[in-house]
Amino acid sequence: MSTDHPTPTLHARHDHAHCVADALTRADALCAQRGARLTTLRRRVLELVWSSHRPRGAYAILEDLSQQDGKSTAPLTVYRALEFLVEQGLVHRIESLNAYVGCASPGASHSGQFLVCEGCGDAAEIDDSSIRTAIESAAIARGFRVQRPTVEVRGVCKDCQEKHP
Amino acid sequence: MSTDHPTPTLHARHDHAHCVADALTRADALCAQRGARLTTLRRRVLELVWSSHRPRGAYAILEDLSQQDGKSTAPLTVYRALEFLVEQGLVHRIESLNAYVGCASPGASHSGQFLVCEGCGDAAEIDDSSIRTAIESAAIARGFRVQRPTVEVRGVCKDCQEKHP
DNA sequence: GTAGAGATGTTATAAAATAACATCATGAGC
DNA sequence: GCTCATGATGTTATTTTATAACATCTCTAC
Ligand SMILES: [Zn+2]
Ligand SMILES: [Zn+2]
Ligand SMILES: [Zn+2]
Ligand SMILES: [Zn+2]
Repeated sequence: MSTDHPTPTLHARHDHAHCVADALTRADALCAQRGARLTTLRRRVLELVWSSHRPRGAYAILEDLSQQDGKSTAPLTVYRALEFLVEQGLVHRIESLNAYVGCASPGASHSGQFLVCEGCGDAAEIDDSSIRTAIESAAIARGFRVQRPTVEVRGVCKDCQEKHP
Repeated sequence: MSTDHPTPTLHARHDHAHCVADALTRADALCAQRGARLTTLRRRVLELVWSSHRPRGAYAILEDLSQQDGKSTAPLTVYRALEFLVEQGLVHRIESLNAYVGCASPGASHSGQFLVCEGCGDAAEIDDSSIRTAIESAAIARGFRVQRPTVEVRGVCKDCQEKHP
């Protein structure tokens, strides 16, 4: 029995509840420290983004939210919460998927580099200084001032390679 | 007098007609060589994508097309042409803009790296081996098999920096 | 408590992309 | 030339993603 995207396999079998709890705790701390308001709604959206390591679309989150509450929510509600979360660096938008994923290390410097698996759908965030440096150098060489580098690498993760050799 | 995105400034003042002619010639040659059918429609869409160095949205191209012909064209027509052009490596899709831009060196190896200027909107395609290598190494280190790296760097180009210092 | 700012609700609409099916054009083989 | 298979385009409808405009609520500072 298998579906297209079975279970998250970022690191095969891990305590994901811990990922979520940890993310929420750090978010609480960061926002408190910054005086940013992590409201109930925003916190809930953050939790839903973190429901797996697969980037989720705004409308998927919307559905979750509506389902949980019974009452239906408007898209804008979700988009606004996501906007806040992205601004605070708690969530990243994966441009090539029109989807959002929890940030692995909020607070730290962020260039946003992702390995996105075509098999399981997981997006692993990395922060590779060689990539950052290489991009910066290439830009400087052309007189280009970097503001926001986007790196999204499609491919197949280790686990998925082993499953389909 | 100035608009948001005045004229392409990829390399300030250049013979852009030459860029276009060149791109079309190379496209003709490549497709002939591959037995791919660069039909009138596809060729026209390619020309419209090349109308500047700014990535253009599918619907913008659609408008151009409809306007030129008088008769209105369906979105799908444009999307199908773009799909073909992307498959042939003649055009790149800029994920973070939902837009398309002509490829600077079709036929050659393609990792698709872009410096996208927030000022003039131009997207300069680069093919930097350090970036390619850094991504590949980072992926390998994690057992990840790279299929399609996406690099889209937002920032400000040289010309735009000089204009707004 | 009252104002003001920021957050959320509500309704409508825009922008981007695809699905399903019909028709047309092209080129290989006869 | 004609026929047929394949691929390209036309047509209509729909889905998915994102934003605009304006009303209401809520928290906080004073
Ligand atoms: Zn986890
Ligand atoms: Zn995988
Ligand atoms: Zn040019
Ligand atoms: Zn510029």
